[in-house]
Amino acid sequence: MASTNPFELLIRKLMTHTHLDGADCEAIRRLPFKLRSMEPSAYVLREGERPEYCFVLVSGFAYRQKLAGDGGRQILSIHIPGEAVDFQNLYLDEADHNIQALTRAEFAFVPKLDMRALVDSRPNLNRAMSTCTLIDSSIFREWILNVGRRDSRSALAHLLCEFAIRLDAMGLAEQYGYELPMTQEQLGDALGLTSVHVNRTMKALEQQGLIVRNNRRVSFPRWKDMRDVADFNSRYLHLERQDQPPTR
Amino acid sequence: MASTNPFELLIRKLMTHTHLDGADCEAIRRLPFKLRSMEPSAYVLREGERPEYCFVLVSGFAYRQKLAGDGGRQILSIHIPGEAVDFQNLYLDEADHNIQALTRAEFAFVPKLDMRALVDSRPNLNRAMSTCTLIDSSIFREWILNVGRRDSRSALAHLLCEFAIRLDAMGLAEQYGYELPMTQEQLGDALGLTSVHVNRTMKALEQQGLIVRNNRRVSFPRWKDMRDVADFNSRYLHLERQDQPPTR
DNA sequence: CGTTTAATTGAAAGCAGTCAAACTATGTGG
DNA sequence: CCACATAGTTTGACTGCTTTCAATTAAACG
Repeated sequence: MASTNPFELLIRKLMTHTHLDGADCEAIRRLPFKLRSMEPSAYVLREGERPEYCFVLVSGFAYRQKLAGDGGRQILSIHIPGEAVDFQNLYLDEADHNIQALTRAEFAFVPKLDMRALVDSRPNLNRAMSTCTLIDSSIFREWILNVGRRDSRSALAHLLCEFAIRLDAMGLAEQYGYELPMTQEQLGDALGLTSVHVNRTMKALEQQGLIVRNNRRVSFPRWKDMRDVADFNSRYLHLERQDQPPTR
Repeated sequence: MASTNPFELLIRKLMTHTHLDGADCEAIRRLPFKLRSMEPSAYVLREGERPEYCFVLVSGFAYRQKLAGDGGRQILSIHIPGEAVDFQNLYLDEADHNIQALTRAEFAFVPKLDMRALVDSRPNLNRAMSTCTLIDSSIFREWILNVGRRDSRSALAHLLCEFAIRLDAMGLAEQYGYELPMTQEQLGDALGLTSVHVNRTMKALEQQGLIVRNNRRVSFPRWKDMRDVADFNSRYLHLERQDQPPTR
């Protein structure tokens, strides 16, 4: 049964930007893998290690992270189910950042060599996965802008918007808002802020009616205004089909 | 004569991390291209455009940049000769950021389709260029850490160190220090700071004997201390050979 | 329930921003 | 070679966003 294969969401993700035929999909489904469940904050990969596997996030959430010399932590990206957290290391020997589970999460560990063999044998999948890493790069760039040039209110709003849109694009969005899987400290580490300031900024957004919260759940009663405050434009997510073969 | 080919530096760069054979190099040299010289601050590519070309920086310097809604500018990366500023767009239709010349600069414009044909026909080059974009991603991640979690002194020092190391890795370093091709305002836009604060921070580094300046020229009389202040570790540049075939 | 973790709040301090002006380097034209 | 214009650098005074420190409240967990 298809839905029991851990790569279904990955396939769905790839197909949002690149056309895959049945053989492509089957090749992905036949990838060897080990399923592993990780506890919140467990390390999937540490900086300096030489990963033998690519990690596909099957369920739950994860994040990339780097530490500054003074102990400060910077979260670099948040990952949702169906994302391959580690195409980044496919051709690099040494991990340059840490990957941690955000919530309890399941990963499919695919041996790097098998993943390479897959993309070497199937140009179309090569292209699909390259596109994935290019979109990841684009998200990193927007993250730099968010951390570098937006004030705390805009930056936090932007992160919340991005998460909403990405969940939605993968068909994982709930009807109204979502359960934010991060603590305020983690939000701070993602935005280059302190948890105290995240708390205050969150409350400001709430008081301005831009978000509604109960516990970790957030929803957006005035989505349009929220987008404006967040300075959010989804172009950088490259959600449209990237390969329009006959439209030229 | 080899040195007249605009791709020699690109080849050198690729060979720092991936082995290329003579046929690979020849294939690159035979890429069709148009050479274009750009004035400082001229746009090579604008956000929202659909680039038809990949851009290889032949001489001079360039940078990527995005604008926030309030007009704030964030510089995302600095590029030195031999870098392909636009593998990023090889499989993406719409540019998600701007590319500008930093100094007067020469670019080789290579039609996207020819570049794709090249990587499709030569797995080794595909791998080399993929590795390039993965390293770019790694540099973006370090940039996020720099902007998000380092104070102005560390962050500025880090940028100066990175530039020194990258120039050196490409064999473009001069004996003592280098001519910094950026204004203080551009440095500010790269670090998420104002030009005024960059000025003060620069002076602080100078007064602490960590850098020596005359006009735009900077050198590092106490390189070790400079690295420490910058919290600089070159791992993220992945300068070592990434493909060690028989060393396993 | 008691314990631990996360969220909230207040007061004070600090790093970086803003505004404005002066200074320097570079380039242009007479 | 000098007057002038322009772009970039430097400096000072003041403001403000964010941090720090510390304490309290609420939620999650076994």
